[in-house]
Amino acid sequence: MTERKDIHNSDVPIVCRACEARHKGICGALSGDELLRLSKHTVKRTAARKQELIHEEDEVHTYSNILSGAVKLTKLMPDGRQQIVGLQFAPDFLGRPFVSESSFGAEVAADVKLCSFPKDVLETMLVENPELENRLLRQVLKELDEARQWMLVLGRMTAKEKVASFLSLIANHIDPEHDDGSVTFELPLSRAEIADYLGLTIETVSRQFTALRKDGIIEIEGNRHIVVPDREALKDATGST
Amino acid sequence: MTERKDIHNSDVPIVCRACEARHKGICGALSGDELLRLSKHTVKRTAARKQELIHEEDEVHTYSNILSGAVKLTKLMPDGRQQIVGLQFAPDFLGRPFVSESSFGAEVAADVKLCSFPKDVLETMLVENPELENRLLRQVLKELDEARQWMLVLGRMTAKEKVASFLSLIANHIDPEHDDGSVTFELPLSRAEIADYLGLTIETVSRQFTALRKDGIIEIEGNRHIVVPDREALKDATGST
DNA sequence: CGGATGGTTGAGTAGCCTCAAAGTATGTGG
DNA sequence: CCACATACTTTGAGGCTACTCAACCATCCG
Repeated sequence: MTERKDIHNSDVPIVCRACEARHKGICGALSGDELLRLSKHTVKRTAARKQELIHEEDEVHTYSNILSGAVKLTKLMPDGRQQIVGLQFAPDFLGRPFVSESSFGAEVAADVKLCSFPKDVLETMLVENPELENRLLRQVLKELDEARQWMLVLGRMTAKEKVASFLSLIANHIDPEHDDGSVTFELPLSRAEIADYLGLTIETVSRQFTALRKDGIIEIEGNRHIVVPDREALKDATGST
Repeated sequence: MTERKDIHNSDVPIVCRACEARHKGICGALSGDELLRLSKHTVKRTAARKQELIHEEDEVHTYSNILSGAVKLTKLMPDGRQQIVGLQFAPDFLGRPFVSESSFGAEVAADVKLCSFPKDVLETMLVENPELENRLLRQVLKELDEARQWMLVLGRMTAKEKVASFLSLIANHIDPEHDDGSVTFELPLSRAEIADYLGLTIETVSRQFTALRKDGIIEIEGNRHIVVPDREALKDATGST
């Protein structure tokens, strides 16, 4: 077995060099040879905001690594009600192993770069390379933790706490290091999307944004640009730990 | 590598014979030798309703297989608000690999039999046996699907649809084969627990039970005993697909 | 028989939703 | 580069769903 830590750049396919998925994503489990094998079937592409990547209940035959941007996972009810059930960023893995029919839709939230490859190629490598499977398991466990945390948000929080939780989530993603002090970021979602993520309406989300602004917990510049002067204060506003 | 399908009962430790986890649970990935090794560290035990198995944020050093009964996974807010974030039955695996501090509590919902073993023993076997890791991955993916489905329930459904979804969930668990016709079952949760699962109050849950009864969608006998004459009608009441 | 536990029902209220309108970015073609 | 159309956001008024508080009922158990 190849020592993954000792891969020289010369062993790594050109397309894979400087790819975040090789460091923090699932490709970190692959040797130079394996990367080369996978890269032969790989397609890099970009997709713009609002583009649909996966239609709910459709058959999917490719997986992707997200190289940049953000993707939202959605569920739709017959009458049009929608719920966002996940938000993914680089270097997350996009796809549902072992099942071809997707149980959710996927839509670009903030312009993405994707690295896509056929389902069967990855699944073959999954059998051959246990460390790849381990990486995948860890990512899925992380997603499960996040999903459960969000169940608490959806089930038990007030509108204001929900919005604060969402802002806290984004702040954590932008700067996972410190959880106090100030942060500034651009929201990757529109008000309508935030509403679908939080199980609220657009109007309620908007009202809670203004409420948090009036409380001095956030500053808003031009809809999408948010300043959080004190992350502790924001965290307090979530009511959670 | 041992052919798992060809294990004779004589190779299987006595404690593992007739264990559901060996067929549908993660132990199905283990050879006779591996089962023997694991069973040396194994403790079987029972736990009664309301007993706390894991306290949120405590360190956990064991995993368990659920052999019978039901366990609820809970999250608590500082002010006492509670959300059930998962419901597990035999032969599910209980525990969060790779992390020792639990991000949720676990409490017995319906009297359980558990087969517990130390975290490190299983994690060693996980490295040695890729098929074990694969089983675990599949279970975690299943839980993730369920969690996301529940996010739709929590975020976008009315109280009545939520209760119908819960009853549908239990009906599916009792009889996964047919999804039409009639089913009868005992509820594994009290009204208070159902409320915590659905993000509602006890009173609202109770009212929706009576509403569904008056609609002829369910019959209720003595609080916990439920008859569903037509599962299609129940499914319709969930508003979902 | 009295208390404890769990469930139902009722009355009133609060929080979020609906509907409506006006305000503000964003983008396009002339 | 401006004028205009479009998409997105905010704000307001009123209504409905689910919550709160309270009383009552059923069952179980010492």
